[in-house]
Amino acid sequence: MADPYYITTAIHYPNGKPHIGHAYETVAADVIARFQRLMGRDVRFQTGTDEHGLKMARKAEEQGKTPRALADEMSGHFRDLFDRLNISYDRYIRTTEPEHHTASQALWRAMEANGDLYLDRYEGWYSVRDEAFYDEKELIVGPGENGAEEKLSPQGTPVEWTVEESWFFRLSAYQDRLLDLYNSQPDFIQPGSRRNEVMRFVEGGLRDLSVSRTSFDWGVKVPGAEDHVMYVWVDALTNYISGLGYPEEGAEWKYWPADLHLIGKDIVRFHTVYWPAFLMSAGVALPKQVYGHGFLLNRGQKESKSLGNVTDPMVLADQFGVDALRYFLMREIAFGQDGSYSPEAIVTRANAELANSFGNLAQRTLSMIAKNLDGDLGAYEPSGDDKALLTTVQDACRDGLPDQFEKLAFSVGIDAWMKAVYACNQYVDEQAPWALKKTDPDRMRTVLQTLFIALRDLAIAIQPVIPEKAGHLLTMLGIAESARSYKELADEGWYGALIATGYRVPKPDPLFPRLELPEAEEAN
RNA sequence: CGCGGGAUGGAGCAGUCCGGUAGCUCGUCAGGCUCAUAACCUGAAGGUCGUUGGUUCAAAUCCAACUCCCGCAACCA
Repeated sequence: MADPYYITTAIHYPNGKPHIGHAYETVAADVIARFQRLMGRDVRFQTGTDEHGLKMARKAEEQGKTPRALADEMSGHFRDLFDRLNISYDRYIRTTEPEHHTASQALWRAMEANGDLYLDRYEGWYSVRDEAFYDEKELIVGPGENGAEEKLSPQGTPVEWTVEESWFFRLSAYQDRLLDLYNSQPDFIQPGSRRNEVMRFVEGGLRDLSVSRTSFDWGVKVPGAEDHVMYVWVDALTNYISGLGYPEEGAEWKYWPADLHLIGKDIVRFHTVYWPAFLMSAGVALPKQVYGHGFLLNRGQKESKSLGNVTDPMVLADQFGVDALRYFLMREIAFGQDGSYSPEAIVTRANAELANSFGNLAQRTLSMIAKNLDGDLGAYEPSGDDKALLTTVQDACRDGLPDQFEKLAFSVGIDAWMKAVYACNQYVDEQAPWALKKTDPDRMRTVLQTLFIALRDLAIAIQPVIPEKAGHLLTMLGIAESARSYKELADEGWYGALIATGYRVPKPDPLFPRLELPEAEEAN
């Protein structure tokens, strides 16, 4: 049986519609999931929505809805987006599912049984916006919302003195074990800059964590203390195992521990401090890696409603096409770092690389085959130049791209692939099959065959990033859906088998039509 | 002393961990080709890698100090 591979995104908080950042993270996770499937792994890919918490309850109240109705509506927007973006999730989890509540309570009981939960009173300055308590000494004084001087959180949000009964998790007891974890598994937190941040935080000492609330009831009830609901992060993090059927160790439990939690850089602490501590306490194995990716900036600025520069990813997909958008996101930005995007950047990148270089390579090759060979390829007897090109292409497709994707260095991997595309266009020019047509038709045939073979490898390799277009090209090339995995790249016999079937290459249609900048963007 | 990210040819970036002819895309200029999606290929111009000092035979890369820019209320990956 294939080796299991479990990848998750963060579950998204649906108190607003999805934005470009949600699309970015989920596309990246999908590329990884598709990549691992092509590598032969038995992949489980989970995403979903995190629907509890005070902010959801408040938002629903504002809109005169029940939290449940708001959650249903918003979660639907996320799901629609992911379906539109061709996200190949195996499980779309919602924390409002009864099974998730059961799982969260089971994890809670396991932590309680281990002696890590205790009831106490919490008194302190609480910021509703931050959903966090602060020490007196952390507070700053500044102009509040009505302009008067008042106590504010370090983030400048209003605070109120709150006394609340709360359950606490004995996080302080886990400091040494967490540091041991980071030291013994240097890859647990990636990239390295995030790891340093977390280690410094943990080395500074950990305080017990307040893990329940009594001030509202939109959440998972604490077992045995029904007037408490769990702190949203306790329940949210549990999604990664509740989606596999925890606490039952059924058929899907083979996927745990997760190979990768892909998350944004802002929530690294929750995933690398709290989550492993909860799991240690409950006696559940730890995930293998947490990767905190960077943020997408709109022309270098963070997107925000107040700046009015929020982009609906659905609109981008409609304007530029899903595959062009996916390609841009993975190609333009060094994964792990922040990156910038704009309509011009998407159009430029997609036109230069997908339309002009790759798409046009396929178009010129296949139309010459259709026109000059009547689509009939014939047996292949390559010369030195041909073999050299194929070696270049194979190196990129078998090693260059996969090696980098394995390290989540998507832009570097795509760059290696792109170099092979350039090599093919260069080869076309040098060989000039249109001239050979008159002088040496046999040689022309060999050149076109070589390009055909190269196209097949290029299309297989790039599938994770542009699944729809790569699939369409492979279909034009006559490659069966069952013969598109990465291991097929090493199969030397496929070409002979294909021509034995008498396959004829059809007259092609352009894979990536050139994109135009939408009118609205040209105006500014 | 709050935290973090960044400063590399006109623009956007990689390279910095593990020092050794400064690389990519776009843009500009010149040439080639005409199969192909006004696409493709070749060549050229253009950078003292933020500043200063240090280590070294050698620094974009290591060390120290400094300057400037950007995030860190809310929505929010």
